[in-house]
Amino acid sequence: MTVLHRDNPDREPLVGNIKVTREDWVNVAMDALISDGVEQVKVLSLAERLDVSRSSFYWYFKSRQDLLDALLEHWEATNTGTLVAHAEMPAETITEATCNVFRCVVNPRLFNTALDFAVRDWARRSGHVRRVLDLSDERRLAALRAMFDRFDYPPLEALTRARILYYMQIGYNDADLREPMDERMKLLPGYLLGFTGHEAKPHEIEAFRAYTARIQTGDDP
Amino acid sequence: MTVLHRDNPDREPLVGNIKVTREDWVNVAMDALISDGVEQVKVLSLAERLDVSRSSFYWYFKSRQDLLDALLEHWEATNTGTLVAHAEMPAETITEATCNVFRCVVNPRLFNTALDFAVRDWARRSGHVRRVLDLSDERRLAALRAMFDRFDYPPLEALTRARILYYMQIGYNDADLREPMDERMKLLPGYLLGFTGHEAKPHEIEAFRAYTARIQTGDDP
DNA sequence: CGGGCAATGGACACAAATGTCTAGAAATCG
DNA sequence: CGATTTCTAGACATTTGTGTCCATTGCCCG
Repeated sequence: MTVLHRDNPDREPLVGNIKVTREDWVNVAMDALISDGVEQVKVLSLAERLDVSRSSFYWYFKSRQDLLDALLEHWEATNTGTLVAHAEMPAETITEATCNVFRCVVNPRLFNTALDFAVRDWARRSGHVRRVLDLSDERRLAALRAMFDRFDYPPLEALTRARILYYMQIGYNDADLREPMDERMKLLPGYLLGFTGHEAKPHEIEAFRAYTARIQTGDDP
Repeated sequence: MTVLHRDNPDREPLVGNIKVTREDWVNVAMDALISDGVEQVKVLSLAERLDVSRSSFYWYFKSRQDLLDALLEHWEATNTGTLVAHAEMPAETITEATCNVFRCVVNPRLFNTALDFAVRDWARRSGHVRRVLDLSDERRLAALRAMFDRFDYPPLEALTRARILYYMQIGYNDADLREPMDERMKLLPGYLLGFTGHEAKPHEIEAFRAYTARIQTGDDP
């Protein structure tokens, strides 16, 4: 759950008659989008959650659509960039490179998988969102394909492996299985073999395990 | 688009004051579920599509929820069984077995991928649907895992390959890319290598190509 | 041929959602 | 202090959806 500005002691107190900020509306809307889908991003229920009158929403936003546009922009500015950056990270082997991509999957601060799914769902209901999403998918797939290219996979194989890797991650999110991290770590060598066709080196597995441990204790950069 | 009973010359004409049947309601609801999601399965709009008064809906169904239950049952009775059956089909090689599974993906009469996605989406909004879906996922995954087991993959590898294959298909549907069939056929050898770790035999590729051709001309069993 | 049955249509009640308009509250500034 | 700015609340209009009640329609069968 998002902490509202007024409830956050680290931020300057709200002056005047102000109870919430534009950012609060966006944050709460994001929560709703992620957990319930676009259809449930309703001015009424957001206002209830913020404990504020519904009409005050229209001070900050022209309309509900205006808010939805803000949500899509936020997503666009976040997820795609991170994934592409991780696909482009230097690596000694293809299995190490794939581990870099996996970082996005296991670290909610890098890549918000739930948000990504919500946008994907949203795209099925809106032509505009669909077009924005298609562009993002293209960019992401191109980056993954280039990753396999760098490790000298034949062009066709680089393409298909990129797609298997990418779409499997999407399907995985979609299935929404809340798998404990140690279970997932047990499967890691199998996944790496499946995705790349090569066995991962033990130190690569160990590095990834250490990374997930850092995330769970909360001290990642 | 679904053909209504009254518009279908192959079916016995509707007698009396009847304009539509219960089945018509379900079919039109299924269309709406698939193309627009559960939230858009509305008595009002279905009635408009059927060109029938809204209140006559309540002759056939207790409530909107009653209709939704019928939709879920229909899905359950269709998709999971087909996929499991195809995973269990006898095959000489793992690549041939995987091709059998692919038949579900390319043949809408075997397995309705769009419906499957819609249900998956629905599950995020309903605890009951979520539980039904989880059971189906388990059954499907177990069948795929057993498939890899039959071709002597080590247990861990069988599990991870089953999951990669299954979740990649889900992600693929989800991405909703309307890829022409010949493009997909070009990628087939790459996918098979990626999923199984083995090159497919030419006659397997050819058999699958022939199968997709049969589907597109409409004369599959 | 007229009643009964199966299905339909229309009127009504009502709930939930968006958006508008206007008055009011609370700090700030001249 | 009073005017202004900035937000907020409440009343109202409108739309869209669900569900109920009851009259009506049009075959079918005794």
